[in-house]
This record gives sequence, C-alpha cells and structure tokens, in this order.
Amino acid sequence: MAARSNGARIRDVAAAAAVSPAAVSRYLNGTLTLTRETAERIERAVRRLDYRPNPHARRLSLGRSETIGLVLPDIANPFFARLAAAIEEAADRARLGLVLSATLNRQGRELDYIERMRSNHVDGLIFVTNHTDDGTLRRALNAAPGVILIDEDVPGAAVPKVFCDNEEGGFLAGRHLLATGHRRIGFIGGPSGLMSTRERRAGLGRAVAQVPGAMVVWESFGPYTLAEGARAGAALLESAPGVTAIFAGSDELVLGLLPVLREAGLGVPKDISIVGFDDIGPLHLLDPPVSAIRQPVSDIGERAVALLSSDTADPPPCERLPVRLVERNSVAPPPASINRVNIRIGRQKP
Amino acid sequence: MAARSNGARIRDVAAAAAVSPAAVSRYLNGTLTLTRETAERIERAVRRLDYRPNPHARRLSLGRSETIGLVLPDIANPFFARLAAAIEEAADRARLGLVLSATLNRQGRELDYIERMRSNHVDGLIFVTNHTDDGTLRRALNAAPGVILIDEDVPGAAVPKVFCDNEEGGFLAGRHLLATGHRRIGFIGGPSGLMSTRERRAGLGRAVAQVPGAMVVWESFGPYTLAEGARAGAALLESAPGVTAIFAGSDELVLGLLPVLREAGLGVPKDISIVGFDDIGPLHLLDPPVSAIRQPVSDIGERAVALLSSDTADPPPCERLPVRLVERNSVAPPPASINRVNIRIGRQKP
DNA sequence: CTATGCTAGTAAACGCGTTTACTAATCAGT
DNA sequence: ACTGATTAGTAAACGCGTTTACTAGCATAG
Repeated sequence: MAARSNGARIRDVAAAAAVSPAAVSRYLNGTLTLTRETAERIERAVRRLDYRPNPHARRLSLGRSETIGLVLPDIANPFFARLAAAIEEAADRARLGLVLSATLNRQGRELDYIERMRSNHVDGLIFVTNHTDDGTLRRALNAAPGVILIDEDVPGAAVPKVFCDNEEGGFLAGRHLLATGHRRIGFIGGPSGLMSTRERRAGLGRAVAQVPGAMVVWESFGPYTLAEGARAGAALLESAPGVTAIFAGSDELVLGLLPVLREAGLGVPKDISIVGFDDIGPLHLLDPPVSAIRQPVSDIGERAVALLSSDTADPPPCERLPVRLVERNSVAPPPASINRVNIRIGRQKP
Repeated sequence: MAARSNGARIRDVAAAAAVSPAAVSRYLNGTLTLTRETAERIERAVRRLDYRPNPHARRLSLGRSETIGLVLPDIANPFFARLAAAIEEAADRARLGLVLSATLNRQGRELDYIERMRSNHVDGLIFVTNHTDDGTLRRALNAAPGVILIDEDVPGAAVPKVFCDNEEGGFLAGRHLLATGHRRIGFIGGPSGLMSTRERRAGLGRAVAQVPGAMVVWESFGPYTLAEGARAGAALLESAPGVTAIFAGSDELVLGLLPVLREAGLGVPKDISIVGFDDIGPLHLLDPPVSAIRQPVSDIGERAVALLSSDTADPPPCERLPVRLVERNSVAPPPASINRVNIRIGRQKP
C-alpha cells in the first residue's frame, strides 16, 4: 500500500475544525448545511491546511473519475487535432478531464483502449476510427458502455453517434460546381469502404443527377492522405477524362493533388476547379485559396461530450451536424473548349 | 460511497482460486512465486471472471496513477499537435496514460493545471507555455514537484527542461542565407520576451557577425501567429530597408508572410529569400516549398517523458536537442541590383 | 405531558487493491 | 533430534473520501 500522500487529509481538516470527517465531506459536497459557525471553522481549516481531496480516493469512493477518454487515429493530423481541441474545450467546460490516446489506426490499440474504458479507467469514451472494420470493432464497441462514435461510422455499432452531414456536403460541392458551369466532374474519395466516402460521393451524385448532361466521369478511392491525393491526381491526368472540376473528399487529398496539377501546367481554377472537404488544413493559405465544405468540428466535439453526459436513449441517437460551403478562389467556369464538349453531351441526353 | 462496480473483484478471484486476495495480488504483480498448480488456479479464475484490477483502487493503494499530464497552449496548432503526438507515443511506450489540457495561454488555467498536478491527479506534468511570465508561473512551477518544461522557458523555474537548440538554429539559418550571398537580412521574430525569440535572434547575429559587411538591417517581434506574419510583412515592405532575405521565427509567421509578399509582386526566392523555423506547418506544400530549421519534435517528446520517469537531479537538467536546416526552394542568391548595394557596404567595412 | 419534527451533526461501512509482517509446514544440515 | 532456512502462502492494516443510517438534543403541536 501507499506511503501517506503529502497533503492534508480529510481527517486532518475534521480534527482542526473539531467535527467529524463526514461533516467535512458532506459540507464540501453540499449535502449538509451547517451552522454558520461550524461552516466557518471548516472553511478556515481547509484554507489553513490547503486541503484538497485526494482524487484517487474520491474516484474509488464515487466509482467514477470525472474523466473521459478520446481515442483517435493521430493527433498530428490537423483535422483530428482540431477535433481534439474542440473536445478538450467541451470537456473542460463540463469539468471533465480528458485522456488522450492515438491508435495510429492499429486495431490492437483500438481494442486496448476500449478495454481500458470498460475497466472504469474513464467515465466515457469518444471514439474516432478511420479504417474499415471487419466486425471486431463493432463487437468491442457494442460490449462497452459509454462510448460515443464520431466523425466516421463503425457499421452495426449500437452506440450514440455524431457525424457531419456528409451527403449534404457532397451535394453542396456538386451543386456549386454545376452552378459554375461544370458538367464533367471528377471525385477523389477516401477509402471506398468508409461511410464518409460513400455519403460524400452519394451527395455529389444527387447533385449531378439534377442537371441534365452532367456526369461524374471519373472517380478514385484511397486513404485520406497527401500521397493518395498526389497519386489520384497523376491517375487523373493519365486517364484524361476531360474533367473540368474535382471534388476531393478531404483537405489532405487536395493538398496532395494541387502540386501535381501545378506540375502538369494546369491552372486552378483556370483549367480545373477544385472543392475540398473538412476545411481544416490551411486551404485558405494555398495559392489559390481552395473552396471547401466545412465540417462543424467544434459542434461535433460539443455534442459528443454532451451525449456522454446524458443518459443513453434506446436506440442510441445518431446526430448529423450541418456542413456549409466556404467559397474561395478555386472554382471558376470551365475553360471554353472543354465546355463545348459538355454542351454536346448535354444535347445527347434530354 | 460507490455502488459496486460491474466487474469481478480481487476477492472473487481469490475465492474462485481458493487462495487469499493477497496471493492473487502478489502473484499478478510478480512479488510472489507460487507453485505451478496454485498459479494455474489463479490464472484460470482471472480468465473465467475476466478480472482486471479496478484502476481507482489500484491508484489509491499505490499512491500514483501511471498517468502524466500534458499542458500546452493549443492542440489545434500544428506545432503543438505534433508535440502532443510525440509525447503521447512516448508515454504509451512507457505504459503511461496521458491527460491533455489546453490553456489557450490563459494564466489562470495554467496555474489550475499545476495545482491538479500537485494534488496527485497525475504522476508528472509536461508543461508548455507560450507567453512571458510575470513570476507567477515561475513560483507555481517551483512549488510543484514533477514538472518538466519543454519548448519554451519560464525564466527562473528550477525544473528539468528540454528545448531545441534555438541559437544554433538561428545560426544555421543565418549561415545558409549568408552563404547564398545575402548581406542584408531581416528577422521576423516571436514575442521579444521569449527565450526562443532571443536565442534565434542571437544565433542569427552570431552568423552575421562572421561575415564582414553582413547586417541584420531590419527586425520585428510579435506573437507566433499568422496575422503577425502578415503584419510584419507589411511593415517590412513599408519601411523598405533593402532586405534580400528573411529569417522567420516560426512556420506560422512564414505562412502569414508569404501571401503579403506575393501580393506585393515579390517573388520567392527570386526577389527575396526565406528561411522558417519549426518545419512543422506544411512548408513543403507551399509554392515555393520553404526552407526551414527543423525542430526535433519527436526527440523532445521522448526526452520529456524520459526525464519524468527518471529521478530528479539537482540542479535539474536542461537539455538542448539539435536542430537542422532543411533546404527547399525558398532561398536563392539575392537579385543583382541589390547585391551591388551589399558589395558597396562590404567595401566600406574591411 | 407526550408525540412529532427538526437541527446538527456522527459512527461505521464501503469502494478495492497492495503490502507488511507473520505463520505453518517442510526440508537440509549436523 | 535439533537448529536454521526455505517454501507457500495469509491476516490485517492501509490508502482516503463518501454515504447511509442513526442519535442526541431541542422545539413545536396537540
């Protein structure tokens, strides 16, 4: 067992104030009203001894830790970093501590942290994953109480969820490009198995379907990384499907794509227009500043913490937070020559 | 007091294995060797009951939490995000949990977290601050055992410290610019009261002093922010001191500076060369990719965690981790016309 | 004068794992 | 056969705050 801790204990305060430890505890926690005189004795003693309850004892006693866990793939990634900042702030407002864990998308670690959660380490867990699940994660999540899933889905997990409205984001991006005159659109998505990718693609599809002659003529899928953005860009240039605009599924993809286009001598937005997703990476600092669908990152964090504190409904809620288009300078009407091609296609269809 | 927690307790395991709780505890913690048979009985019981020690009880008993705290100004900032990632990884390797707190540079919060640390919440604290101290922080840090200061100093704090070699970084940046032919150099620094700023400036000064005719002809100080980079850039253009190269004290400053130069029609590196510091922000994605002094962020995290685990020496150590210059395409020889001015100055001096 | 209620607290159990100091039993050595 | 050491554990104290159930003493109501 432990050596005595350094600070004063509740019984020291009790002795100094000539009351019982119970009185001190209950007074400090507001479950006992005392005479002015006794209360003052206690407060003086607390101040004099610089008493603060031993958090470990308190947690053992209460059976909770007033701390939540955040599990995410990688804090160094700007999107997750911002998410973490939002959650930290919300947790702090709720007077909850936050313990942070990065999984680097390794499933072993993910399961590990869920386990720690179950063993009462923390009162709740906000979980972000980033890879397709083979069912292991679903089962682990369903067996763990007090987990909230955010940003990306784990299909079949019966836990509260907070996502952004990916479909609407895809739709807004598509509508914006279509309204600017584009008809041959490319899609650079995240991993094809992920909900975010599918929904963003679906939203784009919905927008395109509303405009006769418009088509998603090219698409690619891969991890949400810079390298994948570059790879997709190269593939696009190679296959040359006459795309005049690209909707990319994340900032990272845009960041990887842009230099490839520049290398190839394609001007943005003169030759090709771009809309990104997330709007966290410094898209506004690029040349040109890139338009993007903005995720409500702060709200996601806020809602996640709120859901953790609230009682679990059945079935667990799945919230969709609205996104919006942030227009910058990466979208312009398509170049005339290619535009004519679109018009031809447009004529064939109606 | 608490309702019973859900899982099995040590006494359940003990009962199932027909031994005492002490035996279970000591066996699992490796302080008791048992006969093969008894050991197996315990292990079977542990598995069957899915026993894992209640962490709160364990921490109360041990008087420590196997958890460290990280206090930093803002996780959303890419530099701190990467630092956090490095520390999280190092902590994980040391089997330590990490609780995260953002101060947003508010002193009240900083003191708060030091307090929490003192009250045994965590076994150690890695502290990053970003503003000049009026002595309050110094006093608080000196009163708190188990704090490590990293990245930026709090003068007078007698705690272990891990910094990068700022002076050397400034020197390397300066030497690089001088070697490329620059003689009239500008410095855009962080807050003038900060150690990092002073040291980086000093290193630049040392390099410049070694080359006759070279001078730091212009300098400015302000927060490590994008906005400040832009402001400083505008001020530089305004005062027009004939600077051909700029050493900026952080990535953020570069990111803010670049668009201003571009607006003004100045090409980088054609008209003006730039070297940044940190090399975390996506300097390699800019056009042109910007050269910078790279901080050994992972090593800083690693060392900080290592120092926390080691016994405190007296006086506490202050480690300086090496930086290096990462060359990209933002430095070129100065334009000829201005170069001639430099040569003139060069002639006056020897 | 008794019953009821209120005030101002308190004793003791409880959460649960860890550790010290100790015992009972067996074995080796002489 | 006796001493000393080793083996295989164990009882009980400890870390410390919280909470339930209870009491002693006084006041009000009937």
